[in-house]
Amino acid sequence: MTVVPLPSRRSRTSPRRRAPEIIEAAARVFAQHGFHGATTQDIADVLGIRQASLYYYFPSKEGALELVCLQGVAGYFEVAKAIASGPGTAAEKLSRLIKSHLVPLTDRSDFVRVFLNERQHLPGESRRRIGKWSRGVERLFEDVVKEGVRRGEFRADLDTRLAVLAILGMANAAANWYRHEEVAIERISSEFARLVVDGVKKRRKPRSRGRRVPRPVR
Amino acid sequence: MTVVPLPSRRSRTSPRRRAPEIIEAAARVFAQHGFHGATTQDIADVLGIRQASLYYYFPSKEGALELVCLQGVAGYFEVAKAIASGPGTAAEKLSRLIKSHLVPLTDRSDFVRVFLNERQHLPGESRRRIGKWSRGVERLFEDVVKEGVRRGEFRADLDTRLAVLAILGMANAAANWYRHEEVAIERISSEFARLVVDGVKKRRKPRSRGRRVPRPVR
DNA sequence: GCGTTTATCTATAGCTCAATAGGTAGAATT
DNA sequence: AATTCTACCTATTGAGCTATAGATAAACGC
Repeated sequence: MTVVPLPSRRSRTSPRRRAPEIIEAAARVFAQHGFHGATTQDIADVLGIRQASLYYYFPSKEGALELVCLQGVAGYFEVAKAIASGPGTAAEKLSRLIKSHLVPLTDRSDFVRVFLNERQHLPGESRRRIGKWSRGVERLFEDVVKEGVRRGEFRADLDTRLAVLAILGMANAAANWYRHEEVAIERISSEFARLVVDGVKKRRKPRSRGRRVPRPVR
Repeated sequence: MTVVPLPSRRSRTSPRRRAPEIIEAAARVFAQHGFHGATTQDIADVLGIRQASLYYYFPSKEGALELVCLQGVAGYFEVAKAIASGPGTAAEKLSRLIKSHLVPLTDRSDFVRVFLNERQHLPGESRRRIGKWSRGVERLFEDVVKEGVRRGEFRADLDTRLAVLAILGMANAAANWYRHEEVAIERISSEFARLVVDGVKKRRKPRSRGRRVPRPVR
């Protein structure tokens, strides 16, 4: 006696048009207070609606967290993969990877921050799924770094695993300070890329034996 | 009629001998679940005592957080300051700073993690106090980096502020993965220091024009 | 105009959690 | 031996929070 309802035409026209706005509010609040420190009331306050009304848009607070986390990294993997398997030297590709890692901060920093800081509080299943994703990203970075070593472009004694963890740590940390610092993502990317590739040390001029360019005074 | 009790001899012999153990349990639980995700019951469970008994050792959950955070960084500033104003090249000092930044992970990683991840949830006053401390540490790093640039040891075009944020981001991130990765702190320190100073790129041999040492096969 | 869908609302159940009050056994001190 | 202190305990209060149930007004489609 199970009645299977035919999909009516109207059921396909998307309801919940405000959903993106609701999730964005959730992202803002989760980013600011952390998942457990935030209340659904906080989210409702941002939107100017009642707390209970949120449940029209998401099934549970944890469900909201999952939606925010997914949007935080949507599309990123494909871009990174294309870079890793694309053309260029290892140094160029690594620079591009770092840059692509930071661009989402421009338009969805709250989502990214929630992903980075709160994904650990996702319920079992989705946490594991997202952990797998993260390891995939680490892998892409490591492949490029290893390629650099193999080609003789990077130092042979480099610990590729530690190098990748260092790079990701540095890049991910940016999510937590870049709002306060007044620097464009563009700038951060290029400085970080340069830092990773060249370090802070001044390089000896490779060939010229002439006099040094005098350091500017002050 | 206010009776001022004279300090008896006994009141000077420290009570609450188990306090360090209690705070350590709090650190463990806060590190694992985050401040708001952790309950005082969780802490009591670790210790095998009743939830209410904890309040013999700390005045409130937030008070416990403050104690944990303070222990996470106790003594660090003095060490870092000594390094910054001590002898050596900027590169050497920077390496030492990075190392000293990581050593607390060996014996109090939970405290450090709580400091890094949960200090934002401290109540107003102590949060500001600790924020000041953090800026002090950033300052020490930045002074050393600037010194390196001034001396011509580091690249002149280095953005010292971004470099410091990068270094601290990389080092602090280690707190969150070093338990799972099987690497000694010693190793991480030296790799990170090398990475910051030299980058990943292979340096041209400065002077020798002879044949290259052949790369090892495989 | 009339049924249906969308997007809210009110009210509240049910639970968890921090924190307080007051008690007590045993150790330490005098 | 009497007193005080330490390190817990039991019991409970009260607040805050997620989530559900059910109602409703406005918009929408025919």
